Amino acid sequence: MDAAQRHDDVIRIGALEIRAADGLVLAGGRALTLSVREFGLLVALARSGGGIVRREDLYERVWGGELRSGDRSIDVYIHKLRVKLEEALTDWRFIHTHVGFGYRFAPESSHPFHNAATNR
Amino acid sequence: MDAAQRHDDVIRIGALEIRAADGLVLAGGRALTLSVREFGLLVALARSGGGIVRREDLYERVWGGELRSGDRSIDVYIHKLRVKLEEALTDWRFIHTHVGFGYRFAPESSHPFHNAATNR
DNA sequence: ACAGGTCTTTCACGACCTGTTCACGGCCGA
DNA sequence: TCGGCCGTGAACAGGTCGTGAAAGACCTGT
Repeated sequence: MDAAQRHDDVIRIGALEIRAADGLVLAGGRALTLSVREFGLLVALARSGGGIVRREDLYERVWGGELRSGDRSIDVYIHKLRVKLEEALTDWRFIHTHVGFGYRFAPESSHPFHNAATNR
Repeated sequence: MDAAQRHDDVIRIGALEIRAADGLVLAGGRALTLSVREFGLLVALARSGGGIVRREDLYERVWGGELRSGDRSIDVYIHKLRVKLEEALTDWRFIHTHVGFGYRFAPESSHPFHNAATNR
């Protein structure tokens, strides 16, 4: 049960390892320090299989309830997450903005070269 | 049976050796003097495989029963454990706080360098 | 039973962390 | 150029945690 649950709840994306059950995120083996919102946002994004997640959906999954118009919480926490991911894994970008659509989570090298090999 | 149990109950993490069955903790070969609560807390943390342990779970495992809201016992004993571990093994930090999640047990050098090699 | 010490719990205060909101500015399409 | 959308820094209130000390509970030898 322990092994099975652990297996289900561990997400690996690039050099990221997310243990959803433990509230733990490892970046290159080192533990990240995330707040509850940051962690929830990361999990919601990472679970979306590289697709675009609409802001309304993100809000419902992480915050719960409906996203009120004018609420910028998501933007703020996307920013905080980006900062922490970037300082942990320099020259990798994970969160990509699709204006008018939402956010997409996928590892992409800051170096334009050799992306195809490492991305998926 | 003796050998098997001994094998199960000896935990080594960094320079720490915890003999759960004996109630003994060695730090760099030297024995620590821990109280019952301190020892229980240390064992509960050390057995969690580097994951984050929620305060509710810690309380149940060490104290038994439910953690009442407002009970600060855990905080106090985390502090006492930290003090004893630190005075035994200077420049190593074992207990890490994850605000809103709980505590994580893992050896990390106070020196930011050369961690990756020793952490796991 | 008594005295002294240790262990545990509780309290109080302050520092730090979090989540939310505001404000300003850049970018881009209509 | 205007307005919508987003990035980003900062301020604010409330919550969480670290820490020293006081107050009980417990244990041990005499």
